Amino acid sequence: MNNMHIDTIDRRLLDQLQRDASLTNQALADAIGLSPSACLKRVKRLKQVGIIERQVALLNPEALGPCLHMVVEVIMERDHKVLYQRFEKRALAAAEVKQCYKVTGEIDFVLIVTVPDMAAYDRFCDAVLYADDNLKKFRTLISRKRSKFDTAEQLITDSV
Amino acid sequence: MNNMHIDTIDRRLLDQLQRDASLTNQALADAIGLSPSACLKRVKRLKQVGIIERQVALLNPEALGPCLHMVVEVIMERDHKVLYQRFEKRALAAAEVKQCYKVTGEIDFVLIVTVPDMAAYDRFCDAVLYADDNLKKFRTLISRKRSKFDTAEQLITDSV
DNA sequence: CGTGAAATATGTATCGT
DNA sequence: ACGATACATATTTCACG
Repeated sequence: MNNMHIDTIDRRLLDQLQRDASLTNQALADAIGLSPSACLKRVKRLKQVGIIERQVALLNPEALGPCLHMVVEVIMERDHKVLYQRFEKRALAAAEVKQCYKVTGEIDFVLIVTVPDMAAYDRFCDAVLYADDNLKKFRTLISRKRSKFDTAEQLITDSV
Repeated sequence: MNNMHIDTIDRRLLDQLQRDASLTNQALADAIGLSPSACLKRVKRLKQVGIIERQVALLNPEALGPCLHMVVEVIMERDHKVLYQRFEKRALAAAEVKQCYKVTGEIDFVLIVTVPDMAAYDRFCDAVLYADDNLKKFRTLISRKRSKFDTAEQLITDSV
């Protein structure tokens, strides 16, 4: 599913699509300077090989009601793989957890958690954090403002 | 740009679109149980009022080459608004910074940074972090694995 | 909100480079 | 191997009920 050529045209397509995927195939072809059929073939290929994972609508969180972002740092008690996996599984299953990073150093996991209010965060802590008896400590950094949220990956400008 | 009615049908549309925006309007209308024209009208309205911010393709970072995620915690020296803004501006302008949270407590900013390798991270530190003379300290948590990355917002199941 | 018809877009086959 | 053209199918979009 890997090992495929991505040329400059592919890069330009990907760059466009990860910024704005609402373009029609024709408009995209036009922007890149390709015929619609060639453009479509490339986009389909990029989807098929998994370089384009999916296409989503990004919503304005604040337009949907109150919304708090938390950065949660988690330290586990014992470094046992099974216990890590147990925690990770629970975290991943929680709808409030938007992102989960397994990190090196003193901290073991960093979670990005979204809740409507503090009461909901409290319930989340009970259900996910306090529920794990191998969790030693956690620290919550409350976001006053999420000033950047960019889903676009960096596309290397060119390669030989 | 706010203050509009979002009914159950809108919620179902949003829920669908933030999971998969590759559906045609017809397929979406079908899934929700609406006529294509009514469906299109709603989606257009949701875009216009800014609830749907944009539509993007999510790429598989690893299919595009090496990719490291870092969680960077930043502590500022002095709590001056102008100095905060100066740092924030530089951070937001950096392509490596994918997310920026201004948080409460000991830490002032949390950044989610993406780079292809350690050398690139080093350059990023020079260009953004060490470049700010009001930055007191920063700590880098290196992600061994990003095990969740979900862009979908929680849609309250129902409201009166 | 639904229907139906005109305007657009997509997807495939085929040819040319 | 890749892109262009053309044509058949499917979708979007709008006026109207």
